[in-house]
Amino acid sequence: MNMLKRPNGTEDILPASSQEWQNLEKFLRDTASAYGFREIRIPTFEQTELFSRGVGETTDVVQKEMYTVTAKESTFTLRPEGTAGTIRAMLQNGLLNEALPQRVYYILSCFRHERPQAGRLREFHQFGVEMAGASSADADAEVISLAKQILDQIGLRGIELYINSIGCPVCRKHYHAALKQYFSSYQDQLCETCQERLDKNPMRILDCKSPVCQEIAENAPVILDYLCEDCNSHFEKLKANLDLLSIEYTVNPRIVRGLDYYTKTVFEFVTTDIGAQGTICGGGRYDGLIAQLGGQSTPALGFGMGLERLLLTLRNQGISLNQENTCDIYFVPMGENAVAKAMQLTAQLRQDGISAQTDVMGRSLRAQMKYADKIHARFTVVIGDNELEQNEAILKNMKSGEKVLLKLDETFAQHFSDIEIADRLGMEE
RNA sequence: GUGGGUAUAGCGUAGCUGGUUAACGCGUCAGUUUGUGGCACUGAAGACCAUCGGUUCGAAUCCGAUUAUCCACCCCA
Repeated sequence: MNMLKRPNGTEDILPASSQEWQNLEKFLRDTASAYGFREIRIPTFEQTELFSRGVGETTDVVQKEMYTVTAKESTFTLRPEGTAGTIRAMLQNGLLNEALPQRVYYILSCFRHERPQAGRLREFHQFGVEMAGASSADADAEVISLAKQILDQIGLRGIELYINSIGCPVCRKHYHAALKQYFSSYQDQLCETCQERLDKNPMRILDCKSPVCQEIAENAPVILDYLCEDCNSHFEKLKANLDLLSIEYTVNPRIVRGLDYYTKTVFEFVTTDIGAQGTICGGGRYDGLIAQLGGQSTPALGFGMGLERLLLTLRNQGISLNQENTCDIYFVPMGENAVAKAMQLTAQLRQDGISAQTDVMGRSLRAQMKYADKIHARFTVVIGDNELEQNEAILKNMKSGEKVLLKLDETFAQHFSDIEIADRLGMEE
């Protein structure tokens, strides 16, 4: 019989690394809270139309990467990103009628049917934030600042911030016309896909990796020269704000995000340490999306951060979020009576919130000590006939080898607790 | 969707141009005498060599297909 396997492009997170995930998630929650963002949890699947309308009918994500499932005549789509569902939830529950700006964050998994490769999975995890109601570039700076702080404080190095403005629908229209005109004169030389792009979305040509297209794009008109008064001053203000916050950035007019809802500010945090998929965090402003989804016209912005890519970069830079998973105390019983006693003590300590374990394999003393060492138990207590008779036993500190005699009665948990706390404090200094 | 690489114990690998019981490291388990872990030593378990088919007296090794996986393109986190 064939062994069942997980689907292509998915991952199992095993005990050895789940600690890392928990630490990362805790850090993200704490940092987001410091910025006033509160968690929102939304369904894993939504009506398909939410994404075709929100993310954009012409995007690759919608056209060829969505997992759309049918059950009992209803059709749904597994979320390919977090923004559309989050905005939908905010609208449906009237969050935008409350004090603005609304700040929310989420940690969730997204699904896209692509060919998996380094830093790209079919189910991947995202931390994201959305801020709704603020139109000024001060909000942009705040959101970028949050992403920056996360990446910095977690210890990542060499992450570049690229920013751009892709304007509002008005100035983008002028820009598209200019681009089309420019590229039309090179139409024959462009690669096949770019020839198609020429009509639908000429901005994508700027992003093409084909050397020929790149060369042609070299001298193409730049969006920044076509921004309207409002968009231009918004971008200038953003740059000033970033300077104010000492956040380094590079203006990259080539950044063209693949989701249709973006307006004005777009940005990416990029690493070169994990192969071709270097964008750890991407986001921007989407002033039109809320109206697009049926709400009152409300400015908003946010970002998504790829957690697998974040963890991958950390690993490649030799940074570990893993704390050694320890067992506070391990009982080593010898003989039937001792096993019973150990069982009681273990249960008692656990109820006091102390992580305790004892032998369940019927192993020898020596083997038990080895096991205690392997699971990084902080303390061990051997219980044999002598101990049962005296009703006291020796607590051994596995790191220092120190030994303390303790009563095996109701006071045990309290005494142990004191010693254990002292030990922890001692280790941190 | 397109192109390329790889598939040998839980993990990481060796196995040259096909030839008797498929090797090594890590990990796991037991032990190195009588009640104390880390080091070292001894031993054990664990692989129908991804699957199916072909060539051959003989295939982990050569060929084909399938599947899985990795890398890159497209696009994105």
